[in-house]
Amino acid sequence: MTKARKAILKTLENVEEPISASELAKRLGDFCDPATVYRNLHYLEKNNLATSFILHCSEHGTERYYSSKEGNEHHHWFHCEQCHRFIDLGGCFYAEQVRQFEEKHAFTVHDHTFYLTGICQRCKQKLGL
Amino acid sequence: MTKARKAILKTLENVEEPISASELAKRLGDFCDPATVYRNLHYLEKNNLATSFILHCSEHGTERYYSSKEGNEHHHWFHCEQCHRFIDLGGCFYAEQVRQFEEKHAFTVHDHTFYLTGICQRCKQKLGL
DNA sequence: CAATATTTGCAAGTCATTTGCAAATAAAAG
DNA sequence: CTTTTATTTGCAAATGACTTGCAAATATTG
Ligand SMILES: [Mn+2]
Ligand SMILES: [Mn+2]
Ligand SMILES: [Zn+2]
Ligand SMILES: [Zn+2]
Repeated sequence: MTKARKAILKTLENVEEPISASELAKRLGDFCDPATVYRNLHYLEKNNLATSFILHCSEHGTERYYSSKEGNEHHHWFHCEQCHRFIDLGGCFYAEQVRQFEEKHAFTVHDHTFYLTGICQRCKQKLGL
Repeated sequence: MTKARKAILKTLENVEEPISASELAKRLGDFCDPATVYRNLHYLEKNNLATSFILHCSEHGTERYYSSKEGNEHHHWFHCEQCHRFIDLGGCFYAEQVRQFEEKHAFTVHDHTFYLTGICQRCKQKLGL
């Protein structure tokens, strides 16, 4: 494992929320090239050390967000459109529902995406909502 | 309502699956400029005549997919990574769950995204799976 | 029909992400 | 440890969906 790859994985592990590839590249700064960040994120995801999903937010546009993958769990998230933080909704709660859809429609599901967007409690208060 | 806008809306209404902006532009061909398609899709969505979601597929990349909006309903979809068709999973079944998350975390949800990706029945057969 | 507001085409930009390639580094072999 | 081979990296250029400025064209208003 190269030093760039180790640094990227460690950064993912130290962050408690999904982080976008571009933000990750920014944090690594001169440590390695953005292209290296992108390539290694692909590597980590293919090797089950990270997961990702794409999310669009009006301020940051459409980006892919990554989390390190501990075990086989993945979580679902709420994204605040104001402060751009994520709130963990907990481990995946869709396994059974997905299975039912597979049965009903006879397709095979490889992946599912679920997330919420809105305004978090803190931002509501700040804005007096 | 301009003729470009009418044509775009009619195309959306005649299509039974979500359609990407670029595919829509391709279908309209010389009828209007791609920029006009993008601008009108924004217009239609802002005026509650269409809805959209972004989805990544390895073959077509990350794109926004649009559907015409009849009433206030929105549907969730399965996307086949092989034939790139969508299968309707039915009207939204998350209203209650979203409400519970709002209560639990005290945030306000503006939108939610849910979709499945995988291989449809027909493609499984074709591939002998 | 004239005056005003909105929309369009076109060309140029934006921005996350990808890619070709030669140099640098890591892993395997001896 | 040194050589050989395989993988990874930086850099610069490309990609592709989407956006935007602007002047001409079309729609709406009165
Ligand atoms: Mn954001
Ligand atoms: Mn597709
Ligand atoms: Zn917030
Ligand atoms: Zn299929």
